[in-house]
Amino acid sequence: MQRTNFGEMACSIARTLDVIGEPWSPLILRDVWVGLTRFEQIQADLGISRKVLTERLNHLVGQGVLERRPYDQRPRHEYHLTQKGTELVDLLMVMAGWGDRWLAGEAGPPVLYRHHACGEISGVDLRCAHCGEPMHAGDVDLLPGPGAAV
Amino acid sequence: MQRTNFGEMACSIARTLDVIGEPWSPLILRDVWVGLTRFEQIQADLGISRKVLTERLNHLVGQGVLERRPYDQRPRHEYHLTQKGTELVDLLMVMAGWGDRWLAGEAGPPVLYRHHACGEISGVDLRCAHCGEPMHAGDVDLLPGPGAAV
DNA sequence: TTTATCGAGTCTCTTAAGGGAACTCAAATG
DNA sequence: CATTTGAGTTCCCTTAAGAGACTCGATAAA
Repeated sequence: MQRTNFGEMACSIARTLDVIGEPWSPLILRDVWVGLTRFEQIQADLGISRKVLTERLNHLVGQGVLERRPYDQRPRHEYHLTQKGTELVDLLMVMAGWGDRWLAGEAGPPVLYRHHACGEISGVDLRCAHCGEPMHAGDVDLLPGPGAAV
Repeated sequence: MQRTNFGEMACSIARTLDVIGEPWSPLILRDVWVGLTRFEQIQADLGISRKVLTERLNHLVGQGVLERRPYDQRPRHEYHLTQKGTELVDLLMVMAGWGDRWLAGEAGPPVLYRHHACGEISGVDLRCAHCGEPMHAGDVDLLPGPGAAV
């Protein structure tokens, strides 16, 4: 469990970790992304403690990453990705790609992604938003930005 | 703190989280990536407990993401990214991009990335490895792969 | 009207990990 | 021989995770 708050750091990675860095959270987002939107569904799929799931869902809603939508006439709701949350799925796709490459073993990837645009089974590649060329660790220089710590 | 092991799940996201899902780990990788390679440097930069840092570093070395390289004639070493670890930096860059977009506030991004190939300050975009078009949450269908659970 | 059902939490207790800070180790330096 | 140094290790306390029983409120069934 993490008791230190990263949100104060002048670092977007740390701030992002404050939103999604708790280990269950990415898996909760994955479940919502694939259509498991109700508390019991997520709880059953992940085998997570009900108390912890409640806490994580409250946190993700509080961060604006998930939203509650009522269904049924009883006080019941489902959880859905907001725009903010949908953009976090990029992270899940990169995790999946790295996991497929380094951790899948002989069995191969558990999930395949078919890209709508080309109809092919494919994975994500990180490209420069400006020129479209590959953009990985060794392709960039880091510079202080306007939001850097002083 | 996490007591459940995700490595058993037939899911590359869960397996990746078993490697890097503990909240301090991405920040440790970030520090090593930017050149803070020694125990004391990382400890001072992150303000992390020495015990926890030791545990995390051992875990990351055990997972083949970091490696120890001796320096000095004393029994001292630095931590460096392996190829496996270098490819994990993709994750940090996507986290940074999302954090810049949603969490930087008026101050703006704390760190800028200058892409070597085009010389511009830019960010990463997720593109299909096959056709090069954008590939985000809404652009893919998920299918069971060879490594899917039965 | 009363009872039962249901999904989504809440509560209690136990166990495990995080965090602080002092301490230890081993190899060099003075 | 004593000191310094960087990298852990140990101890103790606090906090959170996890298990599972329980509660709640609104509907459905009897």
